[in-house]
Amino acid sequence: MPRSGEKTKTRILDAAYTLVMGHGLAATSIDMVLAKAAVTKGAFFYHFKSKADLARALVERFAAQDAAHLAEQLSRAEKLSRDPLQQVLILVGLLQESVEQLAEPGGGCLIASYTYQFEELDADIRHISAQSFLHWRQRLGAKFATVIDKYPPRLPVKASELADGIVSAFEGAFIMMRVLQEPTQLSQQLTHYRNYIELLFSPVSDGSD
Amino acid sequence: MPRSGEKTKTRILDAAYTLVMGHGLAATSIDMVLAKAAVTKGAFFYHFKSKADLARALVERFAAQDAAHLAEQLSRAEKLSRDPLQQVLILVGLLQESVEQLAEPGGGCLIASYTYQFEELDADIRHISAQSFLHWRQRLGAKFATVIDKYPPRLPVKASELADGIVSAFEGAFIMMRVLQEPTQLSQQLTHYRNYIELLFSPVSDGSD
DNA sequence: GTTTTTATACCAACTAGTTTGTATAGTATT
DNA sequence: AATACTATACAAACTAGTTGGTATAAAAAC
Repeated sequence: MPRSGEKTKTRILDAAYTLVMGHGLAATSIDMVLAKAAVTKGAFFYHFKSKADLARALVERFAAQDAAHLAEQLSRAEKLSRDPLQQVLILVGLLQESVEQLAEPGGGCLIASYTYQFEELDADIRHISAQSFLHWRQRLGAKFATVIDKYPPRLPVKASELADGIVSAFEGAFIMMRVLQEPTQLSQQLTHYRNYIELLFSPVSDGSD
Repeated sequence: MPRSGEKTKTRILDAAYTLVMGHGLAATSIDMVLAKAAVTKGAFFYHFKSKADLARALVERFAAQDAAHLAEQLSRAEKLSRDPLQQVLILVGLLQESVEQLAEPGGGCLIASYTYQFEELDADIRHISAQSFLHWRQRLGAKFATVIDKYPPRLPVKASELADGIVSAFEGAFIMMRVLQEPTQLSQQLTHYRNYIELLFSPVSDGSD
């Protein structure tokens, strides 16, 4: 057996990821990836049967890492408090900490980088992307359901919509960050999301103090 | 003088806009635009000196329309109430109404469609994009400054950040909308933004009722 | 325990098609 | 007579993907 091809495959994926985040998928040629990963065309087409296959592998890996990251931070938050509202607020803080490397030039969301060229992509990739977002809705939606159950929200809201809110905050922040070249946007938008949750579930002041 | 070339130029821009929103700039070839606009290559290069020039013209037109739209809705909101907080809340509602056509497949933000391929674009386009976002910050930031002045926010916030929040809500919603194919996302995210502003500036209940 | 086989991992060169952009010659409008 | 085009041809560069072959190393045969 020759040496494992996993290292080469990872090098290709890493190179492609960086390039796609900077140039977009369509403007990233296979030759650019080959140059960056320092592999030949033969090696590339041994590991990926087409450029679309590379795009699928990229988003699959991204979605998996994203889900793992959410699971990890959510589990940390659940250990830091027994109260579901506190868990959510802590989670936002943990995410804020742990994604600071994404708040640099080149940072962002691979799925978002695909969204404005969906007509170029096959149903497979669209499905993986949607599932990745729906995973957040499911995990956080369940959490918010218990929050709503325990604390009456000051305005009528749906658990799933609040869950979508954090994904939207991330995606919005990435765009702002890139357009304005302001790395602080990510932390900023998450802070306002946290503010919203806090205000929404803060007990109505009874003036008894 | 022959007939004005503006009609042809507009046809080209309209065709290019639709294609770019669906396929992305890089994946939209000039030939695709020619076919859609039903003009020849000669006509295209008569009006635009290169593909980059088309991209610049597209974003310039988009930014101008966007600014005009904000000005119009803001002016409407200012006529509907004298109170700055109410003006902002009304504005969000008016925007929600007036952008419902954007909440369809193919809807979104041209600037966002460029953001994940910024390394392909010249400084010119980046500058126009940033200015477009900064315009919202300026216009709405001023409004929020007067709101903060009049109503003490329940959490410490900056006017410019609240202004950025609505742009971020739009951009986040567009991504969600496209990925999940849920046209309701746009209206939803704007509602939550409105909720946030409302809660943030709602008077502290004094329990006197 | 050396030799042969076999599957994996990869390389260099090539092909066929697409891309942007140019050129050229002519036509219609005002 | 100038502008605003049509129609077609073409070039240089780049594109994704193919081909035929090679190196490696483990397993199988002897």
